[in-house]
Amino acid sequence: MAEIPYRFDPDTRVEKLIANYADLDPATETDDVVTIAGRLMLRRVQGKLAFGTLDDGSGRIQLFAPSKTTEKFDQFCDLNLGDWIGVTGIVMTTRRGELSVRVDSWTCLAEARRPFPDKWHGISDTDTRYRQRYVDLWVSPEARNVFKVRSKMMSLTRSFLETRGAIEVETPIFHPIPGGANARPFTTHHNALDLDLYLRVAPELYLKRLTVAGFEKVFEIGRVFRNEGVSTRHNPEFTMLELYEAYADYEDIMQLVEELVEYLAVELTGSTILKIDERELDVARPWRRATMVELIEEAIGTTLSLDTPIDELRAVAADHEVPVKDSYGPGKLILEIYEKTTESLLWGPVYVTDYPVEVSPLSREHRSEAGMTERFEAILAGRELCNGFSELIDPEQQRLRFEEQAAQNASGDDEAMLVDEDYLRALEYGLPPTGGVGIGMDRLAMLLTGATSIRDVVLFPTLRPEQN
RNA sequence: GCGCCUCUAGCUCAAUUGGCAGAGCAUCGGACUCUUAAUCCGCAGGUUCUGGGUUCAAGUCCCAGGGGGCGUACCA
Repeated sequence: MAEIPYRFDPDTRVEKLIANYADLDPATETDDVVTIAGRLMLRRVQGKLAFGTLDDGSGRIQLFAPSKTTEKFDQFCDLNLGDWIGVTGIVMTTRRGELSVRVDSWTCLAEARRPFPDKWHGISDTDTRYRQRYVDLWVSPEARNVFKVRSKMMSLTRSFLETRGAIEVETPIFHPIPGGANARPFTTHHNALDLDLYLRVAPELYLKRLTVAGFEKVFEIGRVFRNEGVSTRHNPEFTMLELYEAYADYEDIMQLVEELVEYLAVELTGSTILKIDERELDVARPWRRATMVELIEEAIGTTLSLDTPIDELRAVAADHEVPVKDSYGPGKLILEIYEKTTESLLWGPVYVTDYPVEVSPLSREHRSEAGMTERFEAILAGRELCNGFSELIDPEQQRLRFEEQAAQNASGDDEAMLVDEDYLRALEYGLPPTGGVGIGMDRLAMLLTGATSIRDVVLFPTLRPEQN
């Protein structure tokens, strides 16, 4: 094999050639010499004339290689599918009008030493697609496009928030006390400090410390880790956007989120109407807002409230085959009934509001509904996208909520939170009225790309190690 | 966790009732100056996921295990 150079200088991209030479007549040779580099995807050798298809990541273009003008013609014909090459030559069209680059000179940039997937079918085995993403991305432009959209989604989200005066921060991933969400954490250990640490399940409590510190609008986009099952909607590590805004309440945050999602949809797909599973989802503002008990009533025809006698709530749960525990209070019963009977029927977009205090340990009590909090979740395409609320700012109430959580944790609920004394100390210095939200960015990427599995929007999803 | 489905050549897939494991693409050799999933001729390519069992005979049937998918549960 020829020497592989240490660097190479392509001077254009395939997508540019396609755009710039769209109107070239058939059988035209321009005087424009270009250099491109990429991967050989197809090859058609016909004796003294060869054709190839080069993919440079921005698009595919035909290579036209006559033995008369192409240097190292025999070696060119011996290239394998998957080899990387750099090509210099004129831009032209064939007699049939196909835009091509004539291969005047070329350089091998990498050999593909492994056999490659079927050039027509690609890889259909999902296991191989996820384990060898480098192959998947190479052979299937659709997969590559998903991650380009995801990348743009992230940068547009950052600029959207920065334009509104928010600053991006990075808070610890190692937490001495897991908190900010009801989830089982991963554990690890720091040897020098001889300290057990938890990988964060949410950045929430650190971000609110920063609001105490005077950062009025902060956000973090980062990985969080939850030690739970995997599914088409769950990966053990996933990317969360959390945002906190001083002086705002949950209404303000709902407006911000729907604005963001509408903006991303228009920027990335050109429309507010997304296609998911053959169905349409119109994310145009404003989204419907409805309380949890209203939605339960729509779904099962029964009106519930925190004042409903607990025996009645248990009876409703039993009628709908909702599994309950004796320890559940009215709030938890209502949440369970909602999740089992109502949530799966929702398509959205809809903001489900007013969650019971009992199941919302970090949310501020509702200003007018006793026993409820000012909390919302958005349901889009039948999936939860985000969770936000007017933040609980009172340190004494927060201590009571933490203690309830800790009691549940002690009695075996390993998803319940613990008392975080430092967070309480921060609240004692004064947290102003604040609204906040956490958005599952992987699920947002799914909506924007129409992906039906989270693994299609995560480059290297968590899998069992391969057996050899 | 539980339930259902699935695993055959590098890739995509066949193989009737239990009866000699095959094709296309890719690779390798040959022909070919406008093809574009190029075409044509030829060679090679296999622990049918693994281990047991039934049978004269197992890719096929049974049991156990492994990988993967989907559903369910938990969550975002």
